[in-house]
Amino acid sequence: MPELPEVETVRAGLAPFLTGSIVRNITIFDSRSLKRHPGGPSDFEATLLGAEIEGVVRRGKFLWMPIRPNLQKSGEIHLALVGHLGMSGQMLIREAGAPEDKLTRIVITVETKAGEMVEFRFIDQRLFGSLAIDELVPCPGGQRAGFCPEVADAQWLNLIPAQAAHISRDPLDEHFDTAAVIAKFAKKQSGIKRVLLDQQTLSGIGNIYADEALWRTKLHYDQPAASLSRAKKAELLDSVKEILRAAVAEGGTSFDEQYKNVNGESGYFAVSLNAYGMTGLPCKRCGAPIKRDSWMNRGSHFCPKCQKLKP
DNA sequence: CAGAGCTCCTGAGCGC
DNA sequence: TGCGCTCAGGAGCTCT
Repeated sequence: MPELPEVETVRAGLAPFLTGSIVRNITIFDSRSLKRHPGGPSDFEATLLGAEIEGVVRRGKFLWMPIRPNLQKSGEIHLALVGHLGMSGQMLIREAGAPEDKLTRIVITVETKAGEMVEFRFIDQRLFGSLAIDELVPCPGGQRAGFCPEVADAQWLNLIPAQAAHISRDPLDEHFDTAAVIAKFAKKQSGIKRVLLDQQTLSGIGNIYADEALWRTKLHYDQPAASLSRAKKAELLDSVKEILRAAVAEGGTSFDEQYKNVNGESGYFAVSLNAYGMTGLPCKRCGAPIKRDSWMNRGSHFCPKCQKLKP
């Protein structure tokens, strides 16, 4: 799926259209994309229709949009439209009535703050992604729950959807606690790649950026996290931050047709990859051919010479 | 309770 | 042209 840089590219693309917009129409082509919405399609429509979207927030790979429903009941809890792209999700902004996109599962037509009618389209081949409406709950610490630079001050900035509340802060979060994550690494006997992919340890990293960060830090994917020196753990987190920042700046990685920004365009980070998808090509550091191991039902790309498993 | 493995699901691309 | 196989960037659940 889209990982942090791709989701952030989507978030930044959605925000200007959706912030302050009003939901005018909802079309559900495939209700399986609402599997994480407990009330089902009819409840989803009833809650969202006429609601104001207050902002677009991201933590890790989760996106949410706090909403003010049309029919606000007194004392009602604050709700948000929560989205996850899974492995193949896209969120596009199209002019109302634009030609349909393949595999569109849900279309939410909104009237923007500027009075323009646009369609927010949720597209998903494999149906691992989803949209849902969920309750917002207080974020521990009373700090901003996620990234939303467009909104300076709002009560919901410190709230997080219940279904995303277990997700740790991501490495680009202003409140990301590097020392705490290093301490978590020290307690993990699992291979470091598995730990990097665990969204409860730190969030936002998927298969591509895990492979890239491990290549940069010269670590084997199966090296137990706890076996790394403190300095190596810190170096790895530095690599992760640098790679994620660089990828955000490039608009994310488009490895195939699955990831697109809100205009349906590809990102440019793919040209910067050193390990992922480079199987058989020479390592840019030492020249040895990059290897791909089958690992956890997916691929792990690494340089067998630079990234050796240490005893 | 930490850790390993499985599973949900569909479509694109490739080789024969 | 068509069939069958392989592949895919996630995350939650279940069992040990």
